[in-house]
Amino acid sequence: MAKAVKPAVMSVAVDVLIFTVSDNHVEVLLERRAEEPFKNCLALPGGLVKTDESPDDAVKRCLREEIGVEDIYTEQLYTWGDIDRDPRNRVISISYIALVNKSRCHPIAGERVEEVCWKEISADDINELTKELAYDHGEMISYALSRLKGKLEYTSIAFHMMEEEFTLPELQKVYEILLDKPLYKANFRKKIMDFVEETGNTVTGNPHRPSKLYRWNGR
Amino acid sequence: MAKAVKPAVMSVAVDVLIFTVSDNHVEVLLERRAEEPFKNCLALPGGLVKTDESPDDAVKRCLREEIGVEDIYTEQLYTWGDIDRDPRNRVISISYIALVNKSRCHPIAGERVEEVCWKEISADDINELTKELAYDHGEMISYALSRLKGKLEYTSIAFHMMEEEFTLPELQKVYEILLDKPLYKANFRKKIMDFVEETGNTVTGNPHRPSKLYRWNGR
DNA sequence: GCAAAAGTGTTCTGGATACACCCATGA
DNA sequence: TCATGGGTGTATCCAGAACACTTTTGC
Repeated sequence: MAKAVKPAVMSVAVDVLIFTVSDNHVEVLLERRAEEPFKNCLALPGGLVKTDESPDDAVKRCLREEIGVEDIYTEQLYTWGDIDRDPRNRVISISYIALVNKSRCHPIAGERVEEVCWKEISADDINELTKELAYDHGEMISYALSRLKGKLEYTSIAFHMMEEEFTLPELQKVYEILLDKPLYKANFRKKIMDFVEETGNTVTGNPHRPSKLYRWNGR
Repeated sequence: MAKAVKPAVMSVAVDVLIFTVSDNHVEVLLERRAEEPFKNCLALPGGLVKTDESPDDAVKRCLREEIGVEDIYTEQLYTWGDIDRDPRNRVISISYIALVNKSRCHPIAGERVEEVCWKEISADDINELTKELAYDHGEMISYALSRLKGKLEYTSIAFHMMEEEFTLPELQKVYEILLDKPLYKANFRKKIMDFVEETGNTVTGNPHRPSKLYRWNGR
């Protein structure tokens, strides 16, 4: 009865959501596509996984080729596979979340890319942005952002968005922007102290008490 | 310079980790494969995603075809894509976790399957089991189990492993087996009360006070 | 000295932990 | 009436919330 199953053949892609915090808002890195489909549209960095590389390796390669970025923290997020998510072919996409510090990450347009840009995302305009984006990349951003918020509470991922040395007020600001709510200074410090160590340096030059510099202790 | 990218073509599969709790241990559902590769080996239910179905739909279909199971709770877990994870072809597998109540789920061997069986997994013998399993399915089980434990604490997934009506001692037992540690009765009840409602029924016939039956309130 | 922001100590409270006790049943 | 396990009340502890306060700088 059961006829032979014809192997399903399709393309597998990776898409990377690179988040950073700048001034007072969250930003995601987008590229303007230089090729079809969605030529000239904004899209997430990423591309097809080759047959001789793992998805993790594909992420590394795409970031290097397309935007000249290496050695950043990435983590697999969710795999999107609706049959009509790509207008031309059947493509299943494994999405990755990446967190960077803006001053330590300098993307430049590379292969298949017209330009790269940081795009501010606030709760208000995320729907607007979604319309501009290729594929289901808008949905991916929303989903990634909510997962990022959740993980902030019980992991140390936020440190990937900091410079090597940072002050506690700076760190608190990053949390406040991501969570979109103010935090109590004293409480934040008590909680975060387990995960940082003093570098011995301070930031001076401001009309107030110098702030101590810390680094992530890796926990 | 950049030569045309040849689309990477490969197969995409789904694999489902169906967990249940029975007596004093966690069990996972395995099937003995009736076809190559890994013929006669134990493996997770699953199969290739067809070009005209989403991964979620593929999960539904595979469970129906292979083990005759429908309408169970599933959730995407992680996508595995090492280049050598399948000995013959390049296959990327999206793993799903599923939770069932054993007395409400009656798998029977179907297409491509020799037999189906519940396999006990304890911390001790999981390494033994891993050796028997096809592909990287042993690793998938370990990973899924640790994620399941984590999610128990902050989600309501455990209710998917209960019968429609259950007593609080029964529910507590499930938590204790999954978390592999005893819980305080009074505290467990206070916490879980927000998520259940009385059905009005009780369980009698035991030489002690009857226990009230509850159902999940959906929260 | 003063404004400003860094940094710290203290109270309060809600939830988790731990333990003690009461209750309803079958035999 | 007794053993058994279901079910409940309460003291304790701890982390987080909230607030008040001190410290150090530039001007």
